[in-house]
Amino acid sequence: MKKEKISLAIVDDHQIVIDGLKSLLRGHPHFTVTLESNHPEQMEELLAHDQPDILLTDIMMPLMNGAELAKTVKQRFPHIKILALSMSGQGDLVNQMIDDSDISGYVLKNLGKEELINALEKIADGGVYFSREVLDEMTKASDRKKTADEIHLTLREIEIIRLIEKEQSNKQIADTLFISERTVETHRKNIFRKTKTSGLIGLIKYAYENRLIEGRA
Amino acid sequence: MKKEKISLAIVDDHQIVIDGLKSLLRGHPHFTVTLESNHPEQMEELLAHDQPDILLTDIMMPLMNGAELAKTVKQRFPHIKILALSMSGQGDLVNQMIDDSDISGYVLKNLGKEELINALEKIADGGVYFSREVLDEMTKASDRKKTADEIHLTLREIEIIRLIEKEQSNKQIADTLFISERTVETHRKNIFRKTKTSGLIGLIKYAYENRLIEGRA
DNA sequence: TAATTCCTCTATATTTACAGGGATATTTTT
DNA sequence: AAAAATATCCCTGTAAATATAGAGGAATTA
Repeated sequence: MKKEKISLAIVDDHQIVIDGLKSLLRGHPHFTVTLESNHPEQMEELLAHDQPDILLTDIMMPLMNGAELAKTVKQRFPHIKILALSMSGQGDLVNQMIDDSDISGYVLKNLGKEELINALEKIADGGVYFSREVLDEMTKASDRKKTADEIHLTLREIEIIRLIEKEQSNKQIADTLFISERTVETHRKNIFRKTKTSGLIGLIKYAYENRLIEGRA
Repeated sequence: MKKEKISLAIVDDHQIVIDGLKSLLRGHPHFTVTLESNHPEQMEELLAHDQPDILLTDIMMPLMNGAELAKTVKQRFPHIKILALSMSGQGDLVNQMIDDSDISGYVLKNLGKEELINALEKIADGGVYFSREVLDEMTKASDRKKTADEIHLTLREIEIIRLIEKEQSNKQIADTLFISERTVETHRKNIFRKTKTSGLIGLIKYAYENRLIEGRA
C-alpha cells in the first residue's frame, strides 16, 4: 500500500450512484475521487488531462456502454485499472470485458461499503476483485458457451436465423442473400438439427435465449 | 412550508442509491432522512413504529417490488406521501401505481439535486411531481392501452395464442380444446386480423410485447 | 327484443414449411 | 496432403399453414 492517496474516476449516468459511491468513500484515508462524469464520452476527454489510478465505470449506459469505454480507455491508458459496476452482472459480458479490456474487477451495485473498499484496495495493489454473484454468473455463462460451442452454428446459419426472425419466408431470404431457395432450406434443416428445435417458434425462443438476436431476453 | 423538518424514509435494495440520495440531501435545511432500508418488507415493519412524511421507494426490487410496497403502505398509513424512484419509468406501471397507491410522484434515478429537492418540496406541500420523461412515457402507455383495448382479443383467442406459443399445431390445439381444426383456423385468422400480424413470428412477438404470455419481455 | 359478440363449423385452393435423401466446390484445420 | 467444415445446390414427398368466402347457434348487452 502506497502512502499517497489512490485516485479514482467514476462514470455513471445516474448522478445518485456517483454521489453514493463518493459518500461510501468519504473520509476514507486511502481513496480520493478526482474525476467524475455522467457521460462516458466526456470521461474519455477528462482522462486525457488527468489519469486516475482506478476507473469505476457503470456498464449499462446510454450512447456508449461501459464495455466500450473500458476498451478504449485500456488501449489509450493501459496503466489505469478498471473496476466495472453493474446492476445485474451478466456473465458473458463480464468474460468479454476481461478479454477485451483486461478489467481488474466487477461488482454489483448492491455492494456495501466494506466490499467496495475491499475491492478497491485489492485492485490498487495490482490484484483483482470479482464479487461472489458475478463469479457465479461467469461460470454459468462459460457453461452456456461450452454447449454453444459444441453446437457450432456457422455465421451463415446465424445470418439466416436473423432473417427468419425478421419474418422473412424462405423465398425472401433466398432473394436477400442471392442464393437458391433450396440452399436456404438446407441451412434451415441444419439449423433445426443443430439447435434440436423443430418449428419456427422453438427456433425463435432458442435464438433469444442464446442471444443470437439483439433485443430481447 | 413548515418550520419543522420534513422526514423521509428511503427504500432501495442498492445501498449506493440510498447513500447517494442522502448525499444529495445532506445539509439541506428542510429534509432529514429518518428511516432507510434495503428491504421493502423491513421498511413495512419500521413504518409501524415511526412514520415519515414522505416515502421514497425504488420500483425494481427483488422479492417485493416498489408497487406492492406502495400499495400496502398507502393502505396502512394513508398520510404518508410516496415518491417512486425508478431506472426506466415504464408508463403503464406508473399509471397503475397512481391508481392503486395514489403515489405523489415518480422520478428517474438520473435526476439531479435540484430536481430531487424540487420534487420533495412540491410533494411535502401536498402537490405532485412527475418528471418530464415519466410523463412522456405515461402518455405513450395510455396510447398503447387505448389501441390494445380497441383490439379486443377474446379469451378463447388468447387461449389459442398460448397454445400456439407452446409449439402446438392446429391439429393439436383442436384436440386439446375439443374443437374442430377448422375452428382453430378461424380463430387464428381472426387473431392475425386483430393483431395486424401475419405469420407465427410476428404473432409471438406481439404476444410477448403485450404480455399475453407469461415469461419474457 | 334487437344487436352484437363469441364460438363454432364448412369447403376449396394455394402456398409454405419440413423431412429425407444426395451432390459439389471452397476453405480451414490438422 | 488428407480430413473436416462450410456453403452451395437439387429432388421428392408429406404435412401444415394461409387465403378466401361463407354460415349458424349461444350468450351477452343495450
